[in-house]
Amino acid sequence: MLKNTKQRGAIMRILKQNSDPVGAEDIFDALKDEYPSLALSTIYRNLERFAADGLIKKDVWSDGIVRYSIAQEHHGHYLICTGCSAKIKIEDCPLSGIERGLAQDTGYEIEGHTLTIYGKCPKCIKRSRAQEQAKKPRE
Amino acid sequence: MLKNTKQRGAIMRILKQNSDPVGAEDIFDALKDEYPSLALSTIYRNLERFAADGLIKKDVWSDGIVRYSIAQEHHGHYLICTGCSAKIKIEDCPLSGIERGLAQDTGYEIEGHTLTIYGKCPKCIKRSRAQEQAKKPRE
DNA sequence: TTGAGCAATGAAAACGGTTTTCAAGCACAT
DNA sequence: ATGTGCTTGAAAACCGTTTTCATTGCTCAA
Repeated sequence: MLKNTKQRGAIMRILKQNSDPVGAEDIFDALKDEYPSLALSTIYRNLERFAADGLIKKDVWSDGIVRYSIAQEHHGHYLICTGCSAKIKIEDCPLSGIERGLAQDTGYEIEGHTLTIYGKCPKCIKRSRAQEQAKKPRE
Repeated sequence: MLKNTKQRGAIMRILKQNSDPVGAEDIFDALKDEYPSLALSTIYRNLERFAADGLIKKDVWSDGIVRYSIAQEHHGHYLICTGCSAKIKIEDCPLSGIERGLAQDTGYEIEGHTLTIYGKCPKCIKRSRAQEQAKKPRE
């Protein structure tokens, strides 16, 4: 089950090209020159299917947009600046050990997790400091 | 700034009553008897405002719904069953240590994080096993 | 190789949570 | 008390995502 169509191949190709998670719209943009008639709904359908089959991993980011990435890829977490959205990939995932214990305690079969850390990058820290100074006299 | 209206008080009250994160709709349901004319847009507006002011914390869950919880509350993470959505609160957050190191390495000012672990609860494990057995002969 | 069956696709409409608009209402400083 | 402008309620707009439905085109059996 899962017919081999050129749309599916193309969607998978984009996913493989990007090590970062991509959203449906990203894939649409990446493919609209090559496949002008490709429908957004086809992308959504296939992404969901891929994820259900365990081929890719599904994440909802705090902007509300669903993004996907190749599953077997050593999964990555991100430190995202709440000011300018700059992203830094967190290399070591500290959760593997925790998940094992959790499985024992709860009887759950752990399938995965999402972890994103938010903060302000140095540039945005500086900018928000400056803005606060400017505002102070009025507050 | 931030006028003291009864709507704002009521929304805050609901947030305080719930230790778990709540969505706008949850709050709407909780208040619609007491304030029949309360508009959903008012709730959305105030939640966003509270979060911007740091009074509450904003989370996007993997179902795409935005939920909020009182900020100073010892924050909680969840183990959610991908089958039936049963939730178990994870009591110890293993990330405080990691965040400190991350701040040093990146220069970021860490503001918070989201962590949710997904898996299958014992009941759903059993059910999905049964379904697979039933399907096998045909595959 | 051909045709039947059915999964996959494209286009458009529907959906649902969230945001915006706008006129009316109300809190707060004066 | 009064005016200013922040807040609200109601409705419409938004936008990412899902669904619908007719059509296309894989796949497999003959």
